Amino acid sequence: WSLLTKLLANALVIEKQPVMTSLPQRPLILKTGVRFTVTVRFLANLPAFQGRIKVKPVFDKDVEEANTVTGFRQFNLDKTDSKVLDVNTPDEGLVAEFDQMSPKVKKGRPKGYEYNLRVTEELHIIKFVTEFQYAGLECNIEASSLPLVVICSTNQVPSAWASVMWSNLLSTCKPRKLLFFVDPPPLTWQQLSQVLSWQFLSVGQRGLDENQLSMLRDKFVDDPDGLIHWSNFSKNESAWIWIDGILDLIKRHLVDLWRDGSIMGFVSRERTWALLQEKETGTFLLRFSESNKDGAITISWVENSNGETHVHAVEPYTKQNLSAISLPDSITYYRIGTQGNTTWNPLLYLYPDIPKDTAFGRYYNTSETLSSKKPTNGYVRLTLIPFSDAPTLPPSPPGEMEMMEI
Amino acid sequence: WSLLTKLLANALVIEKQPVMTSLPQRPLILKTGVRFTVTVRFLANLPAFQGRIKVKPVFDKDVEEANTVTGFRQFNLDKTDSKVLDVNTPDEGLVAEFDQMSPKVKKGRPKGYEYNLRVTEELHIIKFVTEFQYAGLECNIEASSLPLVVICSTNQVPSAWASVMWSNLLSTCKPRKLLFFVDPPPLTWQQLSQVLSWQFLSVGQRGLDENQLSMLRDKFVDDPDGLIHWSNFSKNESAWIWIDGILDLIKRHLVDLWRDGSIMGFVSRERTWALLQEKETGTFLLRFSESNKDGAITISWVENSNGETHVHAVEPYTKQNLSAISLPDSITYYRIGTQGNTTWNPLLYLYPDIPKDTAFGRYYNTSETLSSKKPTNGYVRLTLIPFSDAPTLPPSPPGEMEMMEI
DNA sequence: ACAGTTTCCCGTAAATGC
DNA sequence: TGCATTTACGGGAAACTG
Repeated sequence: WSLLTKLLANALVIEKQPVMTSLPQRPLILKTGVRFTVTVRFLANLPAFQGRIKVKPVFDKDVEEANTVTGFRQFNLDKTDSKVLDVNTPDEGLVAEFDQMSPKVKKGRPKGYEYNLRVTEELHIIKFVTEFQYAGLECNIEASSLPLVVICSTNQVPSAWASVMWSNLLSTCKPRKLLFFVDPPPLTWQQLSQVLSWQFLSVGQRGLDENQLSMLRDKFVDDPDGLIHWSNFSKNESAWIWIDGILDLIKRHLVDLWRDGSIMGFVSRERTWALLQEKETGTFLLRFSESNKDGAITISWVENSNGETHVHAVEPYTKQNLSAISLPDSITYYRIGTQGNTTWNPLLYLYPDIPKDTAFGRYYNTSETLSSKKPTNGYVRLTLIPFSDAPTLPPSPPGEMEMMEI
Repeated sequence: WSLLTKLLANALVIEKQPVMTSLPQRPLILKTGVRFTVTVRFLANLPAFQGRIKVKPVFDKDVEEANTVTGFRQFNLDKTDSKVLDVNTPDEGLVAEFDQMSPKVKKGRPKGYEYNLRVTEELHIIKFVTEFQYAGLECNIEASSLPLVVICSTNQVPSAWASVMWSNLLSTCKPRKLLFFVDPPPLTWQQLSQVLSWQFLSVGQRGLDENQLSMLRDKFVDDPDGLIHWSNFSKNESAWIWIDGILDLIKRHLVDLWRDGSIMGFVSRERTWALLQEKETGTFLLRFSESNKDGAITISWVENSNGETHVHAVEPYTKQNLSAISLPDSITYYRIGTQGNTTWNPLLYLYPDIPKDTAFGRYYNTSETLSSKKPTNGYVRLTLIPFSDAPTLPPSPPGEMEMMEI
């Protein structure tokens, strides 16, 4: 019997960690007033347990230590205390899905030792508590969620996700300390690059290659030992915030191109220059702007004329720009020219030598705004053409350029 | 003394009708969960009253008749019942501003005689109630707001505003009936055109002229007597909804041009054709799309070539389009051309004969997206050029056209 | 099935707190 | 004063509900 109780002690597990249904890519971030879902499973699926086990979620149970001592915010689970579910689902096994809970701040933040943590560095947990009798035995079974972060505005998502990633990578030790961020250990580049690549995989269905990672390494590692410190990673204008803007840009506008591998993305200006310089006129590549912190992408191309080699780049496209015109459309319609004269499209080959239509053809004219293919019943159809004044003189022999007059 | 009581009975007035601060152009529309403001003034500003008068707002007081009988929704004033203000403000007079109230539905809509009114046809009122003694007299003074409409989503604003306009125009009779929309009287075109013009005046700082109104008359009046009936005005795809989309378009993107009178706007296709036909090649005018119910504007221009006259119109610009490129920029950058050949801008004179730069010059290059004038530090600046394939052959003698090659 | 109505929640802006 | 955090609420879409 005592063996049984021991077994049962670990019988309750969390099958799906707390996650906002509206933010499935980023579990363990909860927003006040926004519902989230947790699924709990009881492993010992004996008929005798059917309908006899009640599970109750509790926010930060037994951690008054962390809350009151450090002055963490405290929360209730709104719309939940009443809703204690029976653990039995028709499909298979003893499962309960809690899906109407939302965190709600208890007003009056307790004062205590302040560690100067930001709210996105406060780790919280949700425990699921069970009490039932079996064969005369009192069983108190608990399961605890992974440490999670509670925010109150979506502008906190990037920092919150940084915390979740960091703490999940490093707190493999059993008693996960909710004060983890009082003194968070550093990460090796090996660990961080892994996680970053996963982010791109999950958002854009393609991870980061060696070249991209090596460029990123320089952005993240500032320590001779090759370690990344939380204080740098999480600070206001950190490389992570920059990366997160790019992830968002990809998610909204560039999934196709990123998945196809058409976006080199992480290349320094210098390396861009070096790569393009030895290529044919009209070779271009796509790289993320390093200065724009909201995520932006630019097209760099090479041009050889009169024995000189120039590498140019267009003003980076932001999310706003890309909702007006898609990147493939931009590439196919792009024109440069001199005032009142011949214009041409300087973009011919995606680096190293892929004809642009091969790489982007299938995505042309799918913009949502103007230049879509919908019927216009009597109206003259409009296309938005990105245009620049030619940064240099037109190539002497037009060559394969499609010349055209505007 | 009884004279005094009579005087005092009307001493409480509503100085500013209920209005959401976020929607000042549309008073008397309240949204559940959104705060609104009401200002109340006590006219008899005697020193003896200072600080002794308490005013309390009550939703739908004494109108159980309307609520329970017809099954109107019932509301409380959230965050207010506790907050009964004293009527005394330093500035001048006895004034109280209630600004933290928000309507909140009482759940369980009472069943009763259903008149099949929509929620935006339910009229409600807020009463401000005072009880105080003066010189031994019990004074019960009340002031009542104009009838208002409560919505729960911004997608109900257009219909709600239709109700507010209609009921304020017609219920000049004293006991304003909250069941007004059970059998709302019709409006004369005279009355409606007045109100419509006011809408444009308040949103775009310019009313409607005779020509515009005469075009609108045909859209609204479908009755031989020249009356407009509520059932037509308020139905789902009514002319009002169309107009409201245009008001929104003006508010967001076209205030300048509308104020300047550069937008003819309400002209039928036929009349556009007639007007332009006898004008010089390159004359254009701006008119609102009659088919797009979200508000859209198109440019129509005339072209005489080879003895034939053509009037063309570009695909209408929607709100989305106009956030990518402003209308003035569109006009100055617009190009039409034949595949791989010369292009030109067919827009020269705003009807009747104003050179386009005179009308729009001061608004060029103020788009928020691309083609702005901000510095680009090293990047090649981008401009979005709206382009169309030429609907007809290029004009034989280029004339004053600015020719240019793309 | 469906239309009117409400809820949900992101994203931005503004307000608040410290 | 500036930064961190929270609130506000439009807008679009999903969910609800008769």
